[in-house]
Amino acid sequence: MMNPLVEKLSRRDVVTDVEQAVLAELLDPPRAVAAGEDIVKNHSRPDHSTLLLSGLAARYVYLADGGRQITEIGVPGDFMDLHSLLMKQMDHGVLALTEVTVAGAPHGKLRAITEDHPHLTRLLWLDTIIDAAIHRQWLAAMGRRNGLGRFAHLIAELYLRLETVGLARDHVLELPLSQPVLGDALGLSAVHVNRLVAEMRASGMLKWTHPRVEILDWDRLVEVAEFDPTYLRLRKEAV
Amino acid sequence: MMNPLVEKLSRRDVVTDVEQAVLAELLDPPRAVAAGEDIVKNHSRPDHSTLLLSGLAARYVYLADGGRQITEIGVPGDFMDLHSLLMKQMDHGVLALTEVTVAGAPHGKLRAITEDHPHLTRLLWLDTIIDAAIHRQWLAAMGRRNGLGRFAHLIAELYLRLETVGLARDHVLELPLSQPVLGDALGLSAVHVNRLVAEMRASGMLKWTHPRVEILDWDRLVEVAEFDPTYLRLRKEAV
DNA sequence: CGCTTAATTGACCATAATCAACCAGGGTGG
DNA sequence: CCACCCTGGTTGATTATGGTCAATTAAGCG
Repeated sequence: MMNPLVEKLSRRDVVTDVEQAVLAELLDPPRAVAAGEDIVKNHSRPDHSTLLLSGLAARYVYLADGGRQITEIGVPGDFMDLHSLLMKQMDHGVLALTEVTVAGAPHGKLRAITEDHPHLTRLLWLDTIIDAAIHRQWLAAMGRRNGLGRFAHLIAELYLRLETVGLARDHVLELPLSQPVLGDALGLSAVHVNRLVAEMRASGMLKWTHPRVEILDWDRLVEVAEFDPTYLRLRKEAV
Repeated sequence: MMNPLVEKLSRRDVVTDVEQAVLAELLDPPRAVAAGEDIVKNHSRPDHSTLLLSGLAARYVYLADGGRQITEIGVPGDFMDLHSLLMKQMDHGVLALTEVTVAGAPHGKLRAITEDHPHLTRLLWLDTIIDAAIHRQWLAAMGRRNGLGRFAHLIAELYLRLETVGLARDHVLELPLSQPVLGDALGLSAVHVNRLVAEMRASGMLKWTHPRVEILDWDRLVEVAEFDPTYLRLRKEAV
C-alpha cells in the first residue's frame, strides 16, 4: 500500500521517485496512539512533526469554560502539526479521535528538505496552505450557515478527503466519531447534532448506521452544504 | 519608513540585508485600490500575490443567500493571497475595506525565492502558517464563544497586529470599519454588533469614537476574549 | 454483570436574528 | 445652495435557532 501522504500529494502534482525516497527516509518508525490520547500537547515545542498514517485525529482548542472546539479533522496522509517546524510552539493540541498510527518526521530532516529540495518544499508548504483553506471553509460555515448546512459540509469534505487516500468510495465512508465529538467540530451541542442526524436520516439525504455513513443524495448534500471543492485542490497542477 | 512586511518578519527572525534586498526587488510598483473594490477575485488564477502596504483588507466568502463571511482582516505587511502561488486558483475573494495601497509580487519571482533562498522561503511559509493559526483562533471564537468574547478577541488581535507594524500604540487603534463589516467578520448581524459596542462602552472596557478605539481595560479585554497571543508568533526564533 | 459513555427525546430557555422605525452624515444632481 | 438619497448607527419588538437541563434507553467495556 502506498504511503497515504504520497497518495495525496500525487493528486496535486508529480512526486518524483527521489522525492518519494526522501519522504520515506524522513519518517521515524510508526507508533500507535489510543483513542482519546493527546498526540501533540498544546503549547509544547515539538522537535518533530507528526504524520497520521491510519485512523482519525483532531486539532483542538480548549476554552476557559471547559468547552472544546475542534478546528480540523485529520485523515490518513495528513501532517497534524507540520506548522510546528516554523511556528516552534504549538498554538493548539492534537488528539487521536480513534486508535491511530502515526510517524514522526524530525524537524532537522524537514529543514534539510527546505534546503535541498525546493519542489518538495513547495508540496509540503501547499499542504499547510490547504489546512488554512479548510479552516476558511469551516469559518464560513460556522459564521453564516445553520447547523444542517454546516454538518452537510463536514460530511462532504470528509468524504472527498477520505476518497483521496483510498479510504472511501461509492459515497460511503466510515465515520467512527461520537456525536459529542461532532458537536465540538461543528460548534454545536451534542443534543443538536443528534437532531440533525435524525433530520438528515428522515429526509433521505443519508443513511447513518454508526460508524458507516452512506450518502444517498450527493447532489442535495452538496446543495445544502454549498460545497465547492476548489479549496481541497485536488487538481493536478505543477507547483 | 521600513517596509511593513520586513518589519513584521523581523519580529519573528533575523531578515538579512540580502533577503531584504530580494524582498524589495520582488515587488511591482504600488497601486491604490478604492474602499469596497475587489483586490483579488474569488476563483481567479493570479500570476502574482498581493502585499498590502497601507489600509485594511479582508479575505471573504459569499454564501448562496447573499450572506458574507470575512475570514481574515489584513493589515499592512500582510500578503493577502500568498497562498495563490501554490494553490493556483483562489478559494476566496479579497477586498479593500478602506482605501489601500498594494504591491504585486510576481509568482515567477516568488518561485525563484523558493529555489534560491531557503531561509526566506521559510519566513514566507511561516507567514501563511500564521494565517492558518489566525483562522483557528477565529474558529474557536466562532464555535464556542459568545458575541462579546468574539468581538473582544478581534479587537485584541487587531491591536497587536497593528502594533507589530507600528500602526497602533498605547492601547489605541484606528479601526475604520463599519458595523456591518464587523458583523461579517464576527458572524453576527450588524444590529447585534451595535449592541455589543454599546455594551463594551457602557462597561468601561473601551472607548469607541469611530474610527478611533481606545482600550481602557486591556486586562479585562484579554480575559473576556481568552486571548493568548502565542498564535501570532511575535517572539524572535530562528526558523 | 455493573459502570460509564453515547444516543435519543422532551421541556424550557437564551443568545442573537429579523423586522421595523428613526436619526445622522456625506455625497450628488438639479 | 439645497433637497434627496444612500449608508450607517441606534433602539425597540418579536422570532428562531440552537443551548441547557433532565430523563430514559442503548451500547461499549473491564
